[in-house]
Amino acid sequence: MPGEREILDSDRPTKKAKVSTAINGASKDMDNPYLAHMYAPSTASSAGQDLFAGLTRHQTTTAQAQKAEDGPFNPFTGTQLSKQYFDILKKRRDLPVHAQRNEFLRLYQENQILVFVGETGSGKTTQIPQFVLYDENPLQTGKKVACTQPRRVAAMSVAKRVADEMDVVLGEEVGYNIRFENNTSSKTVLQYMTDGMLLREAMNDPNLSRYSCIILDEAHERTLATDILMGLLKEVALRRPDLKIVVMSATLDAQKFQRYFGAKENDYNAPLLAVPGRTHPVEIFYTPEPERDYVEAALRTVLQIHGSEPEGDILLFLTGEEEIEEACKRLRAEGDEMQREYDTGPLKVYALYGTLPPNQQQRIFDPAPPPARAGGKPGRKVVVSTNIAETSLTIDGIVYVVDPGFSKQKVYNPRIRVESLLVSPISKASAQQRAGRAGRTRPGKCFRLYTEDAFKKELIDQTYPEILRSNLASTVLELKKLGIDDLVHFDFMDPPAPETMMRALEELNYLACLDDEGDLTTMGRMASEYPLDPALAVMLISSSEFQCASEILSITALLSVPQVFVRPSHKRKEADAAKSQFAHPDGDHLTMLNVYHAFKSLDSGAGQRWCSENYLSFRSLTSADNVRNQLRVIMEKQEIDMKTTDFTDRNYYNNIRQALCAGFFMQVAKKMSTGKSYKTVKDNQEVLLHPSTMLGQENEWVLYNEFVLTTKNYIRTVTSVKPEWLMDIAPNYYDIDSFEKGEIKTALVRTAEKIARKAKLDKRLQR
DNA sequence: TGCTCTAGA
Repeated sequence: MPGEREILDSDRPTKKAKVSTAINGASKDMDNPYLAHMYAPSTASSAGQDLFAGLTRHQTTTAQAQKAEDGPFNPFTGTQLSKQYFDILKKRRDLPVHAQRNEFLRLYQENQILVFVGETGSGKTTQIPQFVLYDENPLQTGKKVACTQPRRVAAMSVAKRVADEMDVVLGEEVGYNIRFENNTSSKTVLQYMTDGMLLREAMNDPNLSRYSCIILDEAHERTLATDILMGLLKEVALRRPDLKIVVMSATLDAQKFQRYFGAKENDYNAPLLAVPGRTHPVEIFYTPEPERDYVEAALRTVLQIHGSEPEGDILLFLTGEEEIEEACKRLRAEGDEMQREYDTGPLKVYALYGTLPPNQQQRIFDPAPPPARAGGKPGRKVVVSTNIAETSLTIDGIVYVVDPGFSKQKVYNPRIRVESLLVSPISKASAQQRAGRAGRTRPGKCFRLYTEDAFKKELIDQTYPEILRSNLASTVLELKKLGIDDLVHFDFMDPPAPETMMRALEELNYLACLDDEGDLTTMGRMASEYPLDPALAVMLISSSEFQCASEILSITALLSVPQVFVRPSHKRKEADAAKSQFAHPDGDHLTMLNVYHAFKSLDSGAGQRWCSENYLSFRSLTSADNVRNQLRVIMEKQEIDMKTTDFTDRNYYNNIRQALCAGFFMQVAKKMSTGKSYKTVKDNQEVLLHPSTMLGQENEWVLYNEFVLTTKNYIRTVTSVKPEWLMDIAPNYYDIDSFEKGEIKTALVRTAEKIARKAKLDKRLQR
């Protein structure tokens, strides 16, 4: 009997004790609320239980669940259901997933882990969690159902929708939990959350004991957090047989999930349930020959569609902000010309990318323009977008998609420890996703600017999961905190390259987060509590030693948000002049700190205007403030001393620069004796100071925040430091014997001699 | 002399 087993296996000792007696002699446990569902449900006393129409946990049928849903009282609150509820209920019953509710319940009840595949429009994200809810009796078990999303907006908007569907107040029975905003309460039985948030939670509760079921949605996106959660959940499932897991994905590659969640030994695959979506057909066109210049070809295609295809909006995928703005400019000019010379309808062009302010992002939802004159041809809307329109944002009314087949993707090179962005061909899965965007409201067309042969033979099936394209320092730290000691044998769906793992372990060891045995140190435990890269976390924790915790806290927050300096292409000079007001001669970190201090000294309400006058991003600064508060709370919890050096003290800035070294001693470059170039220590990469820096060329040793790989190798956000600080703060890393022969080693040897001489002198003076 | 795809804690 599944009903008995899951309770027996529960990890709450009080319950366990009661249940064991229940098995032996049932009757005296009739009043145990946890066991109420095992006995005649009609005797259940509270209104909530009555309204579930006698549902038995993990034995519910569709008919029973529907009866409970049909009201007239809300089973979760006991209140009368509204008219809106019944209106929505009618529509919900028309969704494709509803037809398979019985099948879902059967598989859910018979298995611990289930893979669910549903295309867009199937209703999986809103309905499956509710199907689960009616089978989990959360009011009796006291355990919640969680559904994870890769993005915050999705978690928020889906929670809102489901709260409406269940006729409850958002934040009460149905809520969401994302960074900076926990909209749940003790009443919450269904919680939408970001995958990263659930991962954070697992670090403090490795058994995820608050949940009876975890639903991983959009698993095909393979975010870093989803990948780690999958590995983790496989282990938790063994420890907690009462925990149910549903992995939801778009159609592609469902078998991979089935195999992963099955058992290799006996060839067992996790069961799969597939539900068709509800989209319109999209006709695909390829170019007969490869295109030499994809931007050129894309613009031509858009204009051809505008000139010859029936009404309907166009979505064009390009790779980055600059490319998009340039394309928009040209489309606007050409569109006007076509209207004048060929009497086409008006063309309205919108750019769309992530760093665009939200109000401008919203404008893409404006309807297409009307005809220019009565009886004229209808107007058309063109949205030129990055990948953001592929998954994160859905624009209804798109009928034509133009897909050049490229996107900017993160790649990681473990050899030189550099993450960078590269324009790369997309995958087949991406191409399909892009095409699908044309069929949301009616049948559409997708123009692929590559040959059919290239699609079949050159595009990879799936975009490589993020875990294969990232520096894993913070992932490894998280795994260690999660209690995974043996990383080599951790069951990753796609194991990262051994070199990437080695690099991460090495980096964490230098940062004193892991000891030489690879075990978590106190520093590592503390660092893992911060939503930051390990280097930033270590810098923050060490800052109190240098009496500048408050300043380093500000700098850390500033480094965790998008660039605070704004530089519009037509006002570069003005923007640069504005920036120079804040310049600090010792570097960009201190320049950013000056900006932040100036921002914080403003009267409330003056920020927005001041920012635009000074070419600063109000959004970034506000969000830095938000991040700063979150980090400060963690520091206070760790009882880190926040006292700082007085601003008038001559060591004020030196202390800050030394604290920077405590986190970033591995990101240092030294000027070479010839030319303008610098060389990174140990990796020996030749680099240049990024032209945006406020730092002069004469600084011999510089610490950098970021390595930018473009036409040249640049280091960005740099501050000058002293070699004696580095040798003092990170003696292991700056062990002279570990350096290759060369200019850097020679300089370090000289520094060591200088330190020794000074020590001798000090000693003599003391005598 | 400048190049930030997207997302997350």
